[in-house]
Amino acid sequence: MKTIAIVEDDEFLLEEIINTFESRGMNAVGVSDLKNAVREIIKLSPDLLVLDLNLPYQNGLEICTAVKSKINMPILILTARDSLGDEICAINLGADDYLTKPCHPDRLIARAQRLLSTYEGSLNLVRAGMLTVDSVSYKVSYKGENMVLPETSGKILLTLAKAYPETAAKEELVKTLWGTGEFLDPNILEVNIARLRKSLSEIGADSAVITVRGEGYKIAEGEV
Amino acid sequence: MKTIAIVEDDEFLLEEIINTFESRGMNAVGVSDLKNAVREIIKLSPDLLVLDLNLPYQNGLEICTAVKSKINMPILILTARDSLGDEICAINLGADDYLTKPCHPDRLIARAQRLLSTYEGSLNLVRAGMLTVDSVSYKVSYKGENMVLPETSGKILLTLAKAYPETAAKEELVKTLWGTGEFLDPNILEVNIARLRKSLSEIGADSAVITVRGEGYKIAEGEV
DNA sequence: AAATTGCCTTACAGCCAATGTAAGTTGATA
DNA sequence: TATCAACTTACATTGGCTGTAAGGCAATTT
Repeated sequence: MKTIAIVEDDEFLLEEIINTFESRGMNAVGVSDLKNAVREIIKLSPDLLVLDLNLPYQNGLEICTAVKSKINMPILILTARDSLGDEICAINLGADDYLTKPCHPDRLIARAQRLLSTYEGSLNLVRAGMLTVDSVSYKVSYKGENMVLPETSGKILLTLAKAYPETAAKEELVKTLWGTGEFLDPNILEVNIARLRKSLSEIGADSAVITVRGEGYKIAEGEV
Repeated sequence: MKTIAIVEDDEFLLEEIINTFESRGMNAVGVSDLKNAVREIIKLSPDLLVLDLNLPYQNGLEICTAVKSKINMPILILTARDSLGDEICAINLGADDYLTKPCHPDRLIARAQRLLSTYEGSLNLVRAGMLTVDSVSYKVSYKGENMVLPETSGKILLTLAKAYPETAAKEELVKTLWGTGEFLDPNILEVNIARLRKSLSEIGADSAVITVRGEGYKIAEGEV
């Protein structure tokens, strides 16, 4: 069953929204600890997040940005702030839809279900710079071009993508890929980085993996 | 560069929308032949479709349904019909967003770009029944579970998915997979169907491939 | 009920992509 | 220029994928 998390400080409205979802057979959970909303959301890992903007302690847009940078999850903004500026801002920050209160339950449900079905199958995408990596199939997308990486290359790229925009340390990479690298060829990582780059060159993304001398590797920054 | 197709019978408004997109560096094309809109859209294969509802010859919702059943493409409804019923209907038919005219260009652009980026990486998904198949990586999704199929199994499932909800004939499958099957083991398809089913059983979807005795195979129907 | 046809199951051997190891080369830094 | 980190190329091994083959099961027909 799909789980929907709701961040809303008005308790009556929260109850109403939860009922709306539950009456349609979905599992709705209110995020209670508004001070640590992001942590609670990550912990819940719902299939959809419904988010108010006017919140105590923290702005809804901040939560939106923080959540999106960690997990690829659809976010539906539901707010009383009917301003075009807010809407565009929210959407550019990664929100997937923007509805204004009061909102008819049927509309909310329809929009929510659309998001759920759109995200189906793309739930395990990790975005980093201009790359998109699927953590299950190791499919990489770059400027509309796709390819599937072999397992080792895929795991490396995934580790780099999760560390993005930071640099992934060499030891961390070796540890993630091969466990405690006691009896391993010290060259193993470099060889496989080269293989990854060679694969990525097929879709023109070979300069996406950057060497940070003495530290490790990272993915090139750049907006999509 | 991203291509956006626009279906709109009001020529002035069409021009305005095209300008809105082109001034942001996108490639916008008006669909001129409203009688054969669907065929023209399929031929164009744009990255996004902007669709009016009130059209001569054909209802916008019909176009929406027809296009979605053929290609996985984001569709943005832009209409003067400000009715909740229409909106919910459109969204349930597969539309990804619903905006009412008049619409501020910035809002249109923001929504369009959001859809483009959401669909990035999931462009090659083919839906069939309760299954979703990625035509590049052969990743299958079923009830939130995923797995990656080997090439032969993947190609078979993809052929079945494209034929959905029809039955794919045995000869067609053999031809698609192995070309003219002159010197082939006549058993080859059955063995690989069995392998496909065995793989799918890992995610509980083994009954998704149905045998049609004397004809071929099809994917089980069923809403998501 | 027996026969026939179509589909399924299991086993096996060949093949190829992917991988770890190794050794030699290039390039940056001090 | 010396040194070390990173890159390149080559090679042998391995394991999963694949087509072939043969026997069994089930549905349809006579």
